Amino acid sequence: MRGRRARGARVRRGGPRPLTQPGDTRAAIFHAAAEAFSRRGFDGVVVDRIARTARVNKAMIYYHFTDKLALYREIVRDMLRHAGASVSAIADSRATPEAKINTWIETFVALSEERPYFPPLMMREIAEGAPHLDHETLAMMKTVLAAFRRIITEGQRRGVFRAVNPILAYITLLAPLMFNAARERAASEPGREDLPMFVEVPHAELTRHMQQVALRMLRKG
Amino acid sequence: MRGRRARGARVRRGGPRPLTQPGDTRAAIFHAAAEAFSRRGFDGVVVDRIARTARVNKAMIYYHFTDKLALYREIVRDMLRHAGASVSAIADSRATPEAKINTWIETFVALSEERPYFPPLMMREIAEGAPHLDHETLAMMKTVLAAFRRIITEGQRRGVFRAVNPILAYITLLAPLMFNAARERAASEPGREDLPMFVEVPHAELTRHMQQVALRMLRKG
DNA sequence: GTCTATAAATAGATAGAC
DNA sequence: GTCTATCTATTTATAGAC
Repeated sequence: MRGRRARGARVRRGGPRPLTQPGDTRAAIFHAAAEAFSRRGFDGVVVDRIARTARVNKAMIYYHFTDKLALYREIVRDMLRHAGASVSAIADSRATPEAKINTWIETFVALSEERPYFPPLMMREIAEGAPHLDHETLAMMKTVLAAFRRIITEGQRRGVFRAVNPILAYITLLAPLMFNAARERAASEPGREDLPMFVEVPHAELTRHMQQVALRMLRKG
Repeated sequence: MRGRRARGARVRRGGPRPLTQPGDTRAAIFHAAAEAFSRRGFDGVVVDRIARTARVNKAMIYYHFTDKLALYREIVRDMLRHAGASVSAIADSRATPEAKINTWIETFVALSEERPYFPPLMMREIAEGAPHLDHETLAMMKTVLAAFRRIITEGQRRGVFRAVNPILAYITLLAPLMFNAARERAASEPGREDLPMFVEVPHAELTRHMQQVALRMLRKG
């Protein structure tokens, strides 16, 4: 705290500025943009509004992120980096395949709590065939799927999982988790509270449910 | 055929017009708009482009549908009317709860084939809290969910389904089905063919998989 | 019902001072 | 790094002739 204060307190001639520390502007833009893109989609967001929400001058967005699309991609990449690392660690751990699936689900829920803006954003991106993502970002998506696939294949090789299409298994678990995270965010919008489609479900209950679904789907018999 | 030709062939002074039959313009707009909204989202679509795709004058869109938002809502309502009728018929039929679930899944796949533009569109709408839907349309969503719920409740009352949160059960089946339909459409976009996330799965395989998941999720034991 | 032309508003992006 | 002012293109929507 002392250190940040010291940097921020550096006074320039001309008056008592700035109110923010170095790096804060960039972070504020990132956060405001992630929220906005999550709620309205790439085309639904106007750059002016990101600036206002972040309490930052619009020109700073272009200074820090080149343009709207680059900003959007930076947000997706940040999340995929994070998710890729977590999921790979699970796949490559020493746990049993069943335990890995359980942890995979818990990790998804935890990541969604850390970055609640991400599930709706990714859902939309997939719904439209990822038109805003570049090759590098798509490669990161591949990594995440590949890690899941390793878990399924391992379980099948060991004879504890039955034969399922790994892509279908992936979708069967990923889609409801994303869907629910998106629903939950949507529930916070005004006028949505009383709609059954948008009622909230406790995360512990969601996690338990999806773990049951997963193992019932995968286990033999 | 004769009748349509006769109407369309009615000649106005001034030249050999029109090339289209009454009602065709409206239908062309509807179809082009559904496709466009599905692929790019409400904000991602420009009205000019709908007109060009439909080979219709832009002003006709405003003549036939008031404005962009009303056009969008008309598309969603058309689908929900359709889905609501189908799902209610299943729920109120004489089949066993298990058979109803199986039929529910088959029906979803069939409806997605009839109106492939719908799943991505609805996915996005839910992801952002249905900001483009009015009260009436949201009520139609409620009807669809309520019908599903009746099936689950009936199964539980008869002792063949275990205790599950109906909303979670709904999401667990609906989300992967929507997700897959969306994926499939996205797969047809250029540059997406080789991505594992966008590989196609035959509908029969999808149906069978989801039916297994459903019954494994719902059955006791 | 259909067309052309255009109004009116809004969007993304940048120049240039500080 | 930050700000003001503004440019340019696009976008929704309509007026009015036919």
